[in-house]
Order: sequence, then C-alpha cells, then structure tokens
Amino acid sequence: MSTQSRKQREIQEREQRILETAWPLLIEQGYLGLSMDRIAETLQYSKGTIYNHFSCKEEIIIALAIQTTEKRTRLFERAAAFRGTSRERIHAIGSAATIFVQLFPDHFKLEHIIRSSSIWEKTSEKRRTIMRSCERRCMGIVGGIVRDAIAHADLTLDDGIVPEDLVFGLWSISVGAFSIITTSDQLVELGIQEPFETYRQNVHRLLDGFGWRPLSADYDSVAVDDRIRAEVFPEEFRAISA
Amino acid sequence: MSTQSRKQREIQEREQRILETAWPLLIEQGYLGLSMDRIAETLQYSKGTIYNHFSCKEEIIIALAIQTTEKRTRLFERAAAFRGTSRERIHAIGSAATIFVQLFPDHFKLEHIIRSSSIWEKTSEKRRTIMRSCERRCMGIVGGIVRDAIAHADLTLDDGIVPEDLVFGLWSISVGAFSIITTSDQLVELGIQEPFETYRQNVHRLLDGFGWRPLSADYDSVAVDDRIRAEVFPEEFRAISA
DNA sequence: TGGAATTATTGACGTATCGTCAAAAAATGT
DNA sequence: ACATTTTTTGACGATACGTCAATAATTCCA
Repeated sequence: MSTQSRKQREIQEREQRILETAWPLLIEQGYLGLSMDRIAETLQYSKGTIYNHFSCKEEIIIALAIQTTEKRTRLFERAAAFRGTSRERIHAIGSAATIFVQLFPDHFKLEHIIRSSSIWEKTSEKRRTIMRSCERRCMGIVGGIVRDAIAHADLTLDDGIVPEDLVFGLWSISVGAFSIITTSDQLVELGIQEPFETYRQNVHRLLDGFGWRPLSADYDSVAVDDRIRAEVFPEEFRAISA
Repeated sequence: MSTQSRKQREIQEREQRILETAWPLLIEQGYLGLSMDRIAETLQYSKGTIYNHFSCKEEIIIALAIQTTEKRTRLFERAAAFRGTSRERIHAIGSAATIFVQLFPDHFKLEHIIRSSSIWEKTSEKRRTIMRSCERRCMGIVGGIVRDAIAHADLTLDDGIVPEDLVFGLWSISVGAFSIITTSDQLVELGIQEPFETYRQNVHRLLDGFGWRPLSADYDSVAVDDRIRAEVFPEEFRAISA
C-alpha cells in the first residue's frame, strides 16, 4: 500500500518535473527548442518514460498552456470578487489581466504556439476541452459583472446588444494589446511609451463608449487601480515590483 | 543577352512559384507541414536550388507574410483616401481590415506562426525590416486620420494623450478580434453570433469613448459601411460575396 | 515470504527533415 | 572552341520524433 502510493506519487511528481523542464526550453527556443530527447536527458529518464506521460510534444505544450490559463482564471475570480461598484469590478479584471501578463510574460508566447493549427490539432481532445472550459469560465466571470452592472443600472445596452458583445470587445482589446506588447519590437518607435498604461486607458474609453457609469471623467482610475492592486493582489503586486 | 535575361527571368519567376507551392503546405499543415523537400519534389527541383532562393524555411514563411501584409497596407491606403468625414475615413480603415481578413482568412495563421520567437529570430534582418516598415506604414496611415480629425475638431484628445494611443487601441482591438475569430472554435457557444459585426460595433464604441464626432448615435454606421464597400472596395466586396 | 503477474522503463530503431557542400552541368564570355 | 563563371544537384551528417520488443521493477497473492 505505502509502496504503491510512493511509486504513484513519484510518477505524479515526475509529470510536474517534466513540465518544469519543458517550460524554459519552450520559452527560450520556441517549439523547436523543446525536444523530447533533451527533456529525457535532463531528467535522466529514457525517452519512452517521457512518452508515458505525454503522447507527443504538443501535449506538453498544451499542458503548460493549461497551467498558466488556470492561473489567469483564478486571478479573474479574485478580481470579480472585489467589493465595489460594477465599474470598479470590471476595472479589477483589467488589473488582473495586466498582472497576469506581467507575472507570466511568456504565457502569450505559449498562446501563440498553441494556436498554430499544426500544434492545436495534435493535442488530445481531453486537454482541448479543459482549455475551452477555462476560456468559457473567464468569459462567464466578465459576463457576470456586465450583467450585474445592468442590474444596478450602471449600464444600459442598446437594443440588440448582448453582454457578450461587450465581453468580446474587452477580450479583443486585451488579447490584441498583450499580443502586440509581447511580440512587437518597435512599440517605442511607434510612439507607444507605456503600453500597459495605454491599454488601461483604452479599456476605459471602450467602457465609456458603452456608457458604463461612472465614466472615466468622474473618477480617478489610477487611484482605483492602486487600490485594487493593494487589496486584491498584494502578493502578486509585490512579485511584479520586486 | 536575351539568353541571360531569359535565365534571369526564369529564376525570378521560380521564386514566386516556390512561394505559391509553400502557401498551401503552410496553411493546411502549419509550420511542420512546410517541408523544403516537398517543395523541391513538387517543383521538380533539387533541394539545393530551393535553398538558393531562401536560406531556410523561416525565410519562406516571412516572405509569405510580407506578401499578405503588403496587400493589407494597400487596402489601408485606399481606405484612407476615402473622401468623407474623419469618422467615415476611420470607419473605412475598419472595413479594410475586415475585408482583408475575409479575403485572406489564413493570414492570421501566418501571423501567429511568424510571431513565434523561434521562427522570427531565424529570419533575415532584411525581411524583418520590410515587415516592420509595413507595420509603421499602417500605423502612420491611421495616425494621419486621427491627426486630421483633431485638425477638423472632430476629435479632442485629453492632456497627455497622443494620437498613437488611440491608434494602439484600434490596433489592439482589431488584432485581438481577428485572432480570436480565426482561432477560437467556440465563438457561437460563447454567445458571439456575428463576430465581424460585433467587432465593427466595438470599434465604434471605442471611438465614441474618445469622443470622436459624429458619435455612433448620430449616424447609421451600417449605411456608411455599405457605401465604403461599394465605393472603395467594389472588387474585393464582390470577391467576398461570391 | 517467494514467485507469478502486472506495470514501468529502457534505448535501439525506422522515418523524416534540415541545411551543407563538393562535384557535375549549364550558361556565358572571349 | 575552350575557359570561366554561375547554377544545379543529391548524397551526406546531424538531429529529432515516436515506436516497440526486451528488460527491470513493483505488486499481488498463496
């Protein structure tokens, strides 16, 4: 019994160690830098053992992507639990998204890799389902705040507009901004000195455009951001600042 | 002389044929599907000859990306030349971006592939420079419209906000929306029935948030969109509808 | 506890692809 | 007609993927 559980635990832990070994290879050298042989060599296991855990390279990649995506989802959940006006809560989501990118600047590299059709299609349906459900959960959280805002009359959507449309807008602007930030090497030359700050402001413009109260003009969004970072994400904030 | 030019021309044309052969391989099977051997086999040349044109796989990929990016830039230039209010002209840019995605739905796959660090870093500085200059040109076009809007008092930016901030917002929301549209397989399940339409509306909300006149409420953006498609992009519009 | 049954591990193997380079072929110039 | 330059070729070495039969370790049960 105890022997079994020891072995079982060893196998379990190995899975995590494989992922930890894979991460820097993938981040530093991309898809091609991740080699099953090198993982095996590093961990002193034979290749076959690695394949016992992950049936192909792509499975390792999506497993890593799931880990970071789940971390983001948890940040979103904490942000949504912030006690404040609907506008402050949606603001907290923006802060969570930004903190996530700053804590895991490499996540978007992964996201790019995993979305390549050649990679995505080789992953198992099981893991793809997990990814999709993370995506749905994130959208659900944001959608919930939008609905709350409507319920509290902070926001009124025009006819034919559903909460998901707004969520899609926030999702788009965030994915786009962070993609650009993490892949463009000439933002400063293009006139974007502080991309994260610009992102934050643009999100507010978008919310203003939907008429979400209180509008930017009415409150000091920098102060709100500080408060959220201090109250909701004190630890993460310290990690970023350090 | 005539023999030389014939040979020269043959070599020139071959380059394009290589790219045409590479495109479907890359789109259908991703980075891994693109094989130098297969290109050589298909075109009945030896591998060495292919390598005379492109020093590595990645050069082929970026060459393809440059071709589509240049097409987009030309669409943007035509959109910017639209004679109308600043708001209509920026609207035309949005239409151009949408038309581009619909004409070249696979471009974003390429964009994803090329942005992978492992690929990007293997490309030649020469071609990277071309890509960057395309990017700058696109931003410049949009920035010019923003400046015109300010000059015509259609738009007033708050202190500390520069035109590039707004451009970054439009860029983000577009890149994000199209990335999501081309890679997510559950948009409908997530409640986004007509992503392109939602994108268009979100862009307007963002512009409204910046106070760009006339605001959405004041005019029929669907009519403007129809007019732009008919006047500026009649041919492309037909191609999409067909 | 000892040995059968099950499970986990190993690493050589077949296949595929990359990018190179010396030799062969073709084109060009005199 | 022959020398020089340019282009093409494909065999080659290197690397990596994923498989699988053989081996080792572990578990189970009498």
